[in-house]
Amino acid sequence: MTPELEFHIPADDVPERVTLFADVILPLPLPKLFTYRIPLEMSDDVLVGARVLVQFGTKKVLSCVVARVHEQAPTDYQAKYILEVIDEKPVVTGPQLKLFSWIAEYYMCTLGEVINAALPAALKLSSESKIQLHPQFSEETNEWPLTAHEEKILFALRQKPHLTFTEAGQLLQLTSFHKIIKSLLLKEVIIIYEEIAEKYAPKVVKKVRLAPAFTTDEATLEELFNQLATKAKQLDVLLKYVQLNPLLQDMALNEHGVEKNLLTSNPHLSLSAINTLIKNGVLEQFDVVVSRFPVAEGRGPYLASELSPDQASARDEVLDHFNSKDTVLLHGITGSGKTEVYIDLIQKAVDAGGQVLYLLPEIALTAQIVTRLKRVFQDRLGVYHSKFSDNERVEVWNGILSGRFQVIVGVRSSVFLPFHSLSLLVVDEEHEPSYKQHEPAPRYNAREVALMMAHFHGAKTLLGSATPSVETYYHCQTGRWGLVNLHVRYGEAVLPEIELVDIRRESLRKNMLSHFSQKLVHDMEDTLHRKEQVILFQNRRGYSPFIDCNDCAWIPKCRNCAVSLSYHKFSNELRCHYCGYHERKPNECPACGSTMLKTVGFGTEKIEDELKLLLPEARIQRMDLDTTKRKNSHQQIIEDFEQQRTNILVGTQMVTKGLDFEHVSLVGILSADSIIHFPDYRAHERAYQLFVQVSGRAGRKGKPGKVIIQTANPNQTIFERVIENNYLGLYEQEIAERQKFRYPPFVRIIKITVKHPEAKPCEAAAIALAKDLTDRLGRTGILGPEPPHIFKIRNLFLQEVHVKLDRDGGRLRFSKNQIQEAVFHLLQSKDFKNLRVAIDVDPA
DNA sequence: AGCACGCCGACT
DNA sequence: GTCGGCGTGCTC
Repeated sequence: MTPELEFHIPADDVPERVTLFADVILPLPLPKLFTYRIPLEMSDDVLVGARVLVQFGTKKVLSCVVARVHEQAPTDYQAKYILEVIDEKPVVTGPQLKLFSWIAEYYMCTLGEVINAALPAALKLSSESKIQLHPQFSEETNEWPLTAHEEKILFALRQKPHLTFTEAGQLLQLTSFHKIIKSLLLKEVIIIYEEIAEKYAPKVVKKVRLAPAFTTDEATLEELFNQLATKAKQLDVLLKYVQLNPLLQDMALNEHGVEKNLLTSNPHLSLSAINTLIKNGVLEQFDVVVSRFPVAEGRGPYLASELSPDQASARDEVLDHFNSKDTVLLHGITGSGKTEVYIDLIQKAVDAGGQVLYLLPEIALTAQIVTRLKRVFQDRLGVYHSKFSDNERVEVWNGILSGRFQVIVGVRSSVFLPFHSLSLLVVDEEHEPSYKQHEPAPRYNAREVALMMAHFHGAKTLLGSATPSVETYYHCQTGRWGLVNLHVRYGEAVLPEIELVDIRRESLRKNMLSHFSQKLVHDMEDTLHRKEQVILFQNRRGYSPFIDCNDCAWIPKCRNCAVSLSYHKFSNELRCHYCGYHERKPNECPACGSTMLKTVGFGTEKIEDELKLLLPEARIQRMDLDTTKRKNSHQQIIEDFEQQRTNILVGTQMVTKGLDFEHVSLVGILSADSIIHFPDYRAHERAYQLFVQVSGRAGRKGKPGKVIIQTANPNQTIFERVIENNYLGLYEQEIAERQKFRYPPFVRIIKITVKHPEAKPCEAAAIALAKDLTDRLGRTGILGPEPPHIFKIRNLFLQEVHVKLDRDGGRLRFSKNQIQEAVFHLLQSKDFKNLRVAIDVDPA
């Protein structure tokens, strides 16, 4: 026996005492990972996907996510130690890390930016500098004279154990309080330390229960009641308590207690009696951490949805396609009941033990749809909405990690949630432009991210739309994705009748009442007489997009952006829709003093206003960004309309999605033209989608609906397509043009926006960039630079360079690298300072 | 993104 | 003469 063998100890039993290192993702726009040293005692605790605390730079302490653990000590710098392990278990899953890397690479941003967008704010910890009294400081021994400002800080620190820098700044009302802090530090009056505030706060409920001594047996309890026989008020409280919590049946129930609220808010009980009972130790108070998404009481059996024969066969076709394809498009007209098909498929996935993500555009995620899903999936359903508080987000996040939520219905950002075993993704309204995030990075499209998630999880994706995007339909046509049609309206509902009104002709005939054709007004009156409802769509908020002076043609412009200011009558303000700048509407023209300032064009607010005059009996509600800012206002407006407390709903895009109103029989599109002539290669596709979506609001549940489209030019093929419900016609035309003029899906577009506070350098930088890109990638496919339609936003001039890349061929990675290098060089260049560059892959 | 180090105008 | 402006560059 050789000594080696004799003394051999299996490696599993005694871990090697090698120093481990962790590459971490900091939530910052930095292009690389940072390597920290793992203290030996933490060797077993630092897990990939968990958060750790590190010092970054000279003082800041931040939480970051571990991406990799390894043994390679960095050679060219000294790694700092990880300070603390925050999570015992990963908060970011393996598939998520893969996905985040893909997003960073595909959308040309940093992993830090992805993590930053992905994690709820409460999971991102960072330290704040605070000051407190120096432990050795005392007034007597202090030998330094203090200034008035310094005394002020000292005084504050005697009231409060510590101050944040901001608090100190506010206290002194000085912009430069730093020097005072410095001086106090030098005089050893204070010390500075970094504190990391816990941001997530669990929801705590105050409860009360009987002190355990009284609940040993029924006799003890009875004795207590006897003792309190003369204290009527206290007895009332106890009787209520045992009524709410039936101890007499089971003493063990006492431990759970009842919510203190249930007693204190009861008008028949005396608050002081409750407090006396607590004070005397009869009742004890305790805190319980509860979920912000309480489990529904009495969870019943799952409610199976009933599919119509058409829906059932669509479902079967989808499943059939899934045998050979990962992605299927369900092309179903409005009202065909796509949701039922989704629910059925989600149900199947859930029964098989998989997780499901159901994506919806923001405005389509309404209480209507959540209620419907809750009925089926009950407490296994999690909702992820942008109006959720950060604490709620953390609970959804953790609920997925823990397995509590199996189905998530959510908006764009729910693609970042920590799924570990997705088996199905549903992207409803897949054509929706709002799936694309514009600002800030990562400028991702949730539909594309969903497809990649499916890839990493080995899951299937179901896309759904009544008006699929041209790209998606193309992939179905080439056979890459499956296509299932559902073109029968569910129930007796029939497609609405669509009528065009030529507003130019009507105007000549003096048949227009401001922005309303007589036809539209008559039909609205009819509809209201029949006790039915109207939806009016106008794709512009505010009262008018601008005002102008009748005498000198002066138009108020935003001081920060290259746009005219919109007039908002309610607040009597001129507002910029791009930067938020606003001012009072002047009564006279600042240029010539004329009082003849008139509004030009019209938005939802003006429509609402004029409607009040035209139909004084009608109850009108407006739904746009301005009326839905408060958390529940959106819901309230929908509810009022649903309950027929309002008759006419005037709104922007918001009125077009996901709302089923039973009594709407007339839909009016006030001006179709601005939508059709939008300067974008997708304008026709978008216009078609919008018209079909709006029209879909009319005539559900057996009532034939009517749609009136007002236009200055009714002889456009797009209207024919809408009226005939001819999606294929639109698709054929669009795809041919996309091929001819090299647009997606035949090429990929990357938009590079150069921003600079001055016009000239902005242009010069953009020209330099375009030149560099041409040198690197060749002449074809580099377009611009040219200023965008709105060439200045928030005091930054803009120039755009578009790069078109062939979709086939493996040059994508190479081209992106070249772009990244070109941009990097531009930003390094000494010729251009104050430059900012934004890269947008697949711009919407 | 912070934050520190580094070079030019208005103040004790 | 200093204080302090914010322009550049680094952070494991």
